[in-house]
Amino acid sequence: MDINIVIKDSFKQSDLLSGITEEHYTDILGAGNRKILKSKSILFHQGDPAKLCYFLLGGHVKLAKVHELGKEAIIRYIGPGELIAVAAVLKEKEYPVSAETKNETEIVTWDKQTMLNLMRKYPDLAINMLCIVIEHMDEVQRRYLELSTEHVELRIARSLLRIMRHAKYKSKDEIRIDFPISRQDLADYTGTTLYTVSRTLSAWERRGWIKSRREQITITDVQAIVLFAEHE
Amino acid sequence: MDINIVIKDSFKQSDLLSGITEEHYTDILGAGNRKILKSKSILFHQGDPAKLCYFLLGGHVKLAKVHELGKEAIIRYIGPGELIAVAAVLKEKEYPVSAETKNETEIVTWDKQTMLNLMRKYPDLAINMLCIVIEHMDEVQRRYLELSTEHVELRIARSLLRIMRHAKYKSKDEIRIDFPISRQDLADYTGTTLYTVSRTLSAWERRGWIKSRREQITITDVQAIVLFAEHE
DNA sequence: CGCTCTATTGATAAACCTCAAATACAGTGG
DNA sequence: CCACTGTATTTGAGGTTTATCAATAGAGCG
Repeated sequence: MDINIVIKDSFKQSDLLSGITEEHYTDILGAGNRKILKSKSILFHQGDPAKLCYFLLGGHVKLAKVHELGKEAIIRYIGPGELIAVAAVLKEKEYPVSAETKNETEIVTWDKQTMLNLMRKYPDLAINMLCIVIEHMDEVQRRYLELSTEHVELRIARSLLRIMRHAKYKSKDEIRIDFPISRQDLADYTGTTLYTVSRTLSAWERRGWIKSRREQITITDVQAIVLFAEHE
Repeated sequence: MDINIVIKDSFKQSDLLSGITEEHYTDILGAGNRKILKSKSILFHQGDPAKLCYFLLGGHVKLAKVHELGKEAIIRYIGPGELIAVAAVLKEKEYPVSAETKNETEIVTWDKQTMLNLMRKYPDLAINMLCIVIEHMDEVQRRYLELSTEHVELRIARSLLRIMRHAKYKSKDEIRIDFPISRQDLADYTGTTLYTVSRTLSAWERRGWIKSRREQITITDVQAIVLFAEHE
C-alpha cells in the first residue's frame, strides 16, 4: 500500500495524528472523500460558508486573505500532510481566507459531522488540532512582528527561508522551491510589491545566492541568506 | 456572591464556558489561584518556559511580541473574561509573547496538570478553547492583511476602533478607552511610530473626532472614524 | 511565430521614519 | 503649595525606503 506510507509520513509530519495508532489512519482517511485537483483550482473562497475541511496528501495550496480588488496577503503555503479549515468548519463560519492549489494536488475532505465523529472516536485529534492551530498562530504573530518592524529585503529573505522549509526539493547544495511561485506571490507573502521583489532577487542572483526562472526559485547559497536574515 | 456574577459574566463574554453549567464555574475557578496584580506587572516574558495560564477577572493586559531592543508589536489587548497562554502551557513550550498589565488586574491562574484535569472533567472546555484560539487567529490574520496593504492613517483608525471594542467605557456619546494607552502603545499596535500616531491623533482632535490626555484617548465621534475606516 | 503572462529596470514620487528640540503633564518630596 | 524630575507628547525639517508608473524584455503555449 504505497499510499498508506505517504499518508503515514504526512500525518507524522503534521503531528495531526501523534498518539494515534497506524491502523486508525485508514479509518480516519477512509471516512473522507479523496480527490485530485489540477493546478490553480480553488478549494474555497474567502467568505464562502465553510462546509468541508481539507487534508493534503500531495501538492501545494496557497492560503490568502484578500482585500479590495487584487490586493492580497498570503497567510501560508500548505504542503502534504497539512490540514486546512477545520476551524471554520467546526464553528460553521465562513472561510476566513481563500485557498488555491499551486500544483496538481491530492486531497481528502471531510464534512463537519464526519469530522466531529472522528474527533469523538479519536479524542487526541482535537488536542492535536489545537496544537497545530497554536503553532500557526505563533507563526502569524512572528510574521506580523517582522512586517511591522523589519525592512523589505530582510523580510524577503525570511520569507524565502520560511517557504523553503515548508516546500523544499533538495539536491546537492541546491534547494528548489517545490511549486511555481511568482514574484507577485512572494510579494504578497512578504507584504511588498512585485517590483521590489524582482529587484531584490536580481541583486541576489548577481551575488550567486539564488537562481531563478519564471515562477521558480532555487536557492544556491542558503548559508548566505541565513546569515543575511539573522545578522541584519 | 458578587464575584461569581462577575465570573459568570466574564465567562459568557469569552465563550470559554458556553455549554457548561453555572455550578461548574466555581469548581473550575476554585481549582486555580486568584491574585491581584498592580499596574505594569509582568505576567510573563516572551521566551520564559510556560508554567501557568491566566484568566482575567478584571483589568487589562497587553500581549506583545518583542523584537530587538525596544521594538515590539502589540498582538492584542486582553480584557476581563479572557484567557491567556493556555496554548503554550499545554504544549509545554515557551511563551511566544510577553504579557504586562496596564491596570490593576485580577487574575486566576492554573498550571498544566490542573488545566488538563479540568479539560478532561469538562470536555467542552477544549473545544471552546479551540474556537477562541481560532477567533484570535482570524483577527491576527486580518491585521496582517491590513498591515501589508493599508496606509498608516487607516490602520490607526482601525486599531482605535478595535481596541475600543475590547475596552470601552461608554457615556453619552463618548467612548473612552478603559486603560492607559500611550502613543507608543498605539504605534506598536498599529505598526508605526509614536510620531506618526501623535500627528494623526492631533489632526483628528482638531477635527473633533477624539479628545486625548496623557495616556488616555476618548472617542467623541465614532461615526466619523468608522466612516473614515470603511470608506477610505 | 504571434499572444499572453511574467519579469526586469529606470525614473519619479509619496509615505513615513528619524532626529532634534520644545512643551505639557503627573507625581514627589521639600 | 511649589519647584523638580522624569515621562509623554507635539511639531518641524530632512532623509530614506519603498511604492508607483511606464516601458521593455523574456518565457511558455498553442
